[in-house]
Amino acid sequence: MAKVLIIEDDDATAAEIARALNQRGFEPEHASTGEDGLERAVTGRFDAITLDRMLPDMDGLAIAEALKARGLDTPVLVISALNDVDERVRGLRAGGDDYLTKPFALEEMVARVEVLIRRRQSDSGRLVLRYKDLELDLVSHTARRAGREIRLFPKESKLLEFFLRHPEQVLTRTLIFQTVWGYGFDPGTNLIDVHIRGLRQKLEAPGLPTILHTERGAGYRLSC
Amino acid sequence: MAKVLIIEDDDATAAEIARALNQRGFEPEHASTGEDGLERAVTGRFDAITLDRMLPDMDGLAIAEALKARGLDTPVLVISALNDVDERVRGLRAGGDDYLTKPFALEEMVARVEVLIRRRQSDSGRLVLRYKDLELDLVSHTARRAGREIRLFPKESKLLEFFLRHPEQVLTRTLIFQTVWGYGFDPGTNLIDVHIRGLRQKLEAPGLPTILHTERGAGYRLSC
DNA sequence: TGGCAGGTTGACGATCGCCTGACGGCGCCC
DNA sequence: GGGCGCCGTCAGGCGATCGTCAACCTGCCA
Repeated sequence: MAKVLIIEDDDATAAEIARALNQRGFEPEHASTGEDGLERAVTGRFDAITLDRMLPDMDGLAIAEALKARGLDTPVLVISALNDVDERVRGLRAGGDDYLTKPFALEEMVARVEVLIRRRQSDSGRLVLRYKDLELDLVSHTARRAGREIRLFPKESKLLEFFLRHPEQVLTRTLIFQTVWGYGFDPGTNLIDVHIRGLRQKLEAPGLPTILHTERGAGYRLSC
Repeated sequence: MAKVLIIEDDDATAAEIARALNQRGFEPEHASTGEDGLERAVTGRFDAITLDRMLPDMDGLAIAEALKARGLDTPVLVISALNDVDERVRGLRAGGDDYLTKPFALEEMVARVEVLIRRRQSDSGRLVLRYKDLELDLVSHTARRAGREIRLFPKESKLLEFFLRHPEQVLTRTLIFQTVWGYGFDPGTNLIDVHIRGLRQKLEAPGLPTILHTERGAGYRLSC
């Protein structure tokens, strides 16, 4: 059952949204202030968020930005009374995944939430990830590079999975820790370094270009 | 550079869309029939597709459905003159990832395409600051000026970040020290000067205007 | 035109972040 | 209960990055 967080200060509107989502089988939850919403979005593992643009305590877009900045990729549907093209563009650029203007039809809102969730699930439901000459089978923990089959440990597989889902992007240690290990970064350990090394030893081979790059002071990056 | 397929029978509309996408750095390609569009979408490795709902040879939604049925997960922006809620819901349920109604503002169209691509690459954690032709990615410590990519040291990145957050403003050494180094100004050192020099060497290039200015006796300023 | 204050430059040593190899612990399977 | 596979920790080493210094340049003022 997919969980949806509704960040909306008007209780009547929130109740309507919640009811519509409920009818289509979602599990809605309501936060009535921006602060509460942000807090819960970070801790609560939601599948999607509907976000009112105008909140009494903070700007909705600031919430969207804060979420993206923390590496959360929960999709956000921004709901707003502001209907200018400029406003809509701003909303989307700020990190919103979709933008709907008030007044809106509940059914369209639900359809858009469904799209956001569908897209993410289809993305994460894939069992084989690919990048250039590298591929990874998430079930068997087997990678393949330039035709050669490579057996990975579960942790290595999870780590490589994260890189393959964010190719050509610098991933910070903090982010890696949160995603692969599930807790915050402990600067007193070199856990990540060691596992990176493991991966490198298995993935790199003479004649092939380096694929796991160190970005000194920033993190690691999968590319080329 | 991200490739976008435009499936649209009206050449004038297609040209407008293509131009707008081009301006934002996308690589648009145009298919003027449904059949051609489907064919190219399957073979062409696009990052996103804009799809006209009404095509002479087939229904746009049939294309969206066909794509999803074949396991293609290229995101689709459905563009249509039909503005009913029911139509919009149908468009989204059929496999569209977003729905835009004609007439539409080009800028909003581009913003929505950007969202679709951003989401798929899910480069969610990216934080980018911009000023004129200069931009800085705070995560990867990478700057870009006039298209050229520039790798920065962490300290350089932090310093440039400060300037980008206060553009066209004179920043005193004291202020810079407090923000970038986190402690009070030590007049016995020329630390800042040295790092400014580093930044200048990387950011300035023959033919481009100077962007980091010395304000003698006052500090430094980012402008023009 | 010479002195001075402030800014720029290049060189160099210190420091920090990252890599590496080895080791001990834990859980699972035989 | 012993062996093995996988994981996390640690200490040593190395090179990239940073901070310091001294010499040099530049613009302003007398």
